[in-house]
Amino acid sequence: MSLVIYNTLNGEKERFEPLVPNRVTMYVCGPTVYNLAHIGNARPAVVFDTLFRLLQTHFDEVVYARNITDIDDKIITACAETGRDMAEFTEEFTLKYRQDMGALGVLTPSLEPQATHHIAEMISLTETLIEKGHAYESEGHVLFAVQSMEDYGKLSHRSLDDMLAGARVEVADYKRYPGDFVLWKPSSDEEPGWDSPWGRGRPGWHLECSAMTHAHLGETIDIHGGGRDLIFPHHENEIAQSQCAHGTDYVRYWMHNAYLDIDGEKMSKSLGNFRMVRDLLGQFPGEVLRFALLSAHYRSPLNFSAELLAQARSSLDSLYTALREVADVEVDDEIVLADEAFYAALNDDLNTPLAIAELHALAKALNKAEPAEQPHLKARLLAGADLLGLLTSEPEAWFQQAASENAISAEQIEAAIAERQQAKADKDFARADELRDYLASQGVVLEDSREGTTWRRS
RNA sequence: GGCUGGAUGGCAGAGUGGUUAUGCAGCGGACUGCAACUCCGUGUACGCCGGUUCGAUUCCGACUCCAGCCUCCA
Repeated sequence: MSLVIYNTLNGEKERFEPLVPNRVTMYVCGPTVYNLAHIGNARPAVVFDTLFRLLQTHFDEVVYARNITDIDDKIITACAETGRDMAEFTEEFTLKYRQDMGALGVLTPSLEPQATHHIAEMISLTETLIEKGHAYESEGHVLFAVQSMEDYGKLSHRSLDDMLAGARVEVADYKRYPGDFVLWKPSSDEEPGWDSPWGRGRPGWHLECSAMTHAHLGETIDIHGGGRDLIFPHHENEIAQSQCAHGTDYVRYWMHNAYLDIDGEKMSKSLGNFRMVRDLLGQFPGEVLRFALLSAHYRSPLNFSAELLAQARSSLDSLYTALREVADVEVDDEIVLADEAFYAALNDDLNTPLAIAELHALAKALNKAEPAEQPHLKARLLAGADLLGLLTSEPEAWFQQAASENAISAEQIEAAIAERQQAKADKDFARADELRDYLASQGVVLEDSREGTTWRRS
């Protein structure tokens, strides 16, 4: 089965074939580490993590780089305001980013290059662009001359005229042409900087990705991903830098995820509705957040709301319920790959909502299955879920995880259940119901079966 | 204004030129001491107006509305 990917470059789904057989290179724009990750930052991380997992089922070698932007004006501003050391500051948020993504089941990428470790490559790239006539120095800045590039704008489908027509910012006077963008800019004595042929300064935002991609993955990479908003100018400018410097195609497949809204509104500072992953993790298991993020196709907008999370939780509960029933069943070792319909869904441009529907179909089949079929179905369900990074807990642990620290303890629950069993045996159903209602008020749901009573937190 | 992409049942969200998406919620039934879980059943959804067609939610065109981008925001 082949993988099909929607390529932003031409707006079409294309069959994916790596440039080098059996070896895939993928680069995704990671975080600028000046704050905690919000749920919007988590979407590309989860989406491309899922793609990373899928690619590994197709190809022997998948090199996935997700960068850390640890030099940026927002970082400089934050450090100036708080008086903190930049290296220490960015390290803290890099660490917290990794922790948050880990809690969402995001695998560690093959590489996590940091911008500040690649300053030399960035300077070298800039020199090359000047030599080839694509960049010029002006008042301590080095700028990329977009007019020097034939097909500038090909990713965002706009011409230079289009861009200028819509320009709504003052044009800096050191630019020869309004559309030119900064490769290197000067730093004041208070600002962090590195010595360069153009004086002490720091790189422009777009430069780092081109430099790090080249350093780690080569001149032409297979897949480059990120949020839609990065198409212009960031990715457009990456193309300009890399293509003009190396004379080769930069990226073969461009992939962009859509934004998510919060309760129907854009997440923005003015609305004050930023939802930090770290805060959400205090209220929901990471898997619920991941499920919610995967419940819509990555190219569709997703409305992130309390109801979405509640539905994600309920859906996961039903999948885990199916697994709990067969907790003692040994899986069929011969099943290493997911169900065909499930796999087909993922291979069609990462159709995760359809894949999740197949998961539900497998769970339903498992609920109805004869014992002889259970090992097979359980294996297929788990194999599929694994590709999505879901159903990673033991079912019993999933249902018993406490939402908060002051929740009723497992021991107290077990004691109440034991007392209820006795009451039931004595036909004292009033007392039995009283105990069940009490547990319900503590967020604990009881489920009686022939084998006894199990419980879960709701 | 320019460039992209959307508009599907109470909610979320796939997909298709004619036949069930799926999940959550709801309703009816089986099961249960009663529930919960599970299973079975249950919804005349495809923005608006034209066109093509035997037939369009699905193709084409106009319209309305929504979102993103237009120099550093995932």
